[in-house]
Amino acid sequence: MSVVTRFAPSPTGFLHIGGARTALFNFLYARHHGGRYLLRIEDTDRQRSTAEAIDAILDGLAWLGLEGDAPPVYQSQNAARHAEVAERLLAEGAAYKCYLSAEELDAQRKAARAEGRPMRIVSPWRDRDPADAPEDAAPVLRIKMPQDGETRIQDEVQGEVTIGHQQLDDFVLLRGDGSPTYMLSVVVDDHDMGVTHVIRGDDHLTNAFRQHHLYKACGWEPPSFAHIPLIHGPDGAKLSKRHGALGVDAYREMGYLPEALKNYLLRLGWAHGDDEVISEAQAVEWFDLPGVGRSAARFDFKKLEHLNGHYLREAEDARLTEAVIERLSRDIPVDDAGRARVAAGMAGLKTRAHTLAQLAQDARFYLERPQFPLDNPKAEKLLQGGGAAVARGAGEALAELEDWTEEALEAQLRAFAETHGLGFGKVAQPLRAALTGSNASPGLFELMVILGKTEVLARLLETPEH
RNA sequence: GACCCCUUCGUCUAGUGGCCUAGGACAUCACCCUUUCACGGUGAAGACACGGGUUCGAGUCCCGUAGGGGUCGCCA
Repeated sequence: MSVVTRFAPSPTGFLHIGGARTALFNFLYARHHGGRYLLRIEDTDRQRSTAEAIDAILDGLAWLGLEGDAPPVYQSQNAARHAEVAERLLAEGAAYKCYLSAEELDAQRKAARAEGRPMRIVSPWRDRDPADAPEDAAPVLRIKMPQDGETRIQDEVQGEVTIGHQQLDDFVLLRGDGSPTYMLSVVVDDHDMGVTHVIRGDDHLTNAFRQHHLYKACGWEPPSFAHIPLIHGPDGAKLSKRHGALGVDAYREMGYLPEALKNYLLRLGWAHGDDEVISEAQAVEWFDLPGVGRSAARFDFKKLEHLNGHYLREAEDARLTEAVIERLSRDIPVDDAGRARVAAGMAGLKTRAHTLAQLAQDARFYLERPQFPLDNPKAEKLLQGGGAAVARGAGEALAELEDWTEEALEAQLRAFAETHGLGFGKVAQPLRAALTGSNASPGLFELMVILGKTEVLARLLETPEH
């Protein structure tokens, strides 16, 4: 039987980093086994689901290249089918109408907790004559779960997990208004979509037991389950808004490349020996469930950043130029000449940055002259104590230069340093500051060639006294 | 509270009873390269949570303790 996996987010917010990893694993597993990877939007909670969230999730997946092999299924559209299955269960005696009130439910839970028992609802309506039902109440439909014994599940990540049936209560299939609950919908949809492997966060582990019995009640074969550990924040606690539970769009905005984020997420909880930098093709070839770890992992921005730097260096200059111009043009005008400079300088720029945001910042000097006094205190300091004079002096020395090439520039500047009795660094750093407004930049001669003689002379000669 | 899961360097992890005086990566520190930064190179420091077993031999198997996480909705 061919593998079918699915990623099934509920559209109550953006696609967060844990969801992205779950999608990745489902995608990789399907690809590795030559199967299909599907998407399903779990929007059965009409109150909390929003169109914006759906767009955000789909956008996030598209950016990561994790779109499904078929258009997404919208769970809410299958409500009639879900109800039909529930009615069938009722007719077969595998489910019953329960008239317990909210107060009675609450009292049961309180009592269970007080007595140290599992918090399980026991409905008298399971065995009571439906004829006793109150007239005006809208009942929920509950499934009849086994009451004795235990259930064992062979989870592909967690291994063998067993739970006693005292833990499992008769959960609700259909609400008072006749709408299906999540528990019913997932099972019916997964079955209808032919899902063979359910790979999801391990916060769903206990649901697997409920769903297992629902499959059985329906007369269907349960899929195999794989519950992957959750991602924690840097402090080991649950991921919060503050440190990582951001939408993938936030990572995009911070300047991470999708391939870097995927590589990072892949290594979080999964390993293939000592391999760290893994291409998508290799990931497809190597990924499998036995390689997934069982413990939660903390999110580490430093490592993501390192990986991002790697992929930045590997990326095509044209792609990077495009991204940088897009960012820069948000607040400064970019003309064709400026764009050409950024493109020409990209090779020298990209080896130094770790995110697109940094890359854009580093490329800024190709588009606008430094504003004095400089924001960068280290650069400002380089121009003090004679630095500015060195820059102007070098500007004058360069005015004569005909051959505006890296070689000629270097020869001229080294000669300049020598005649002034200065180490080359004492000349290069003030020039760097005057030309780029920073103490760190691509190679001096390289950027001088790209900036062009006119611009270089202008910046050097106009360096104000410090 | 009940139940389930987890526990190797600061972090992500390799490790499936002897190959482990525990390997790699990020981060840290030092040095090298060098016009700066980044890259790269070399090296250093750094972990099997604890306690019992099983075994000729345990990071690897079993039990317990501690710590962490998850779940207990007419949410998903």
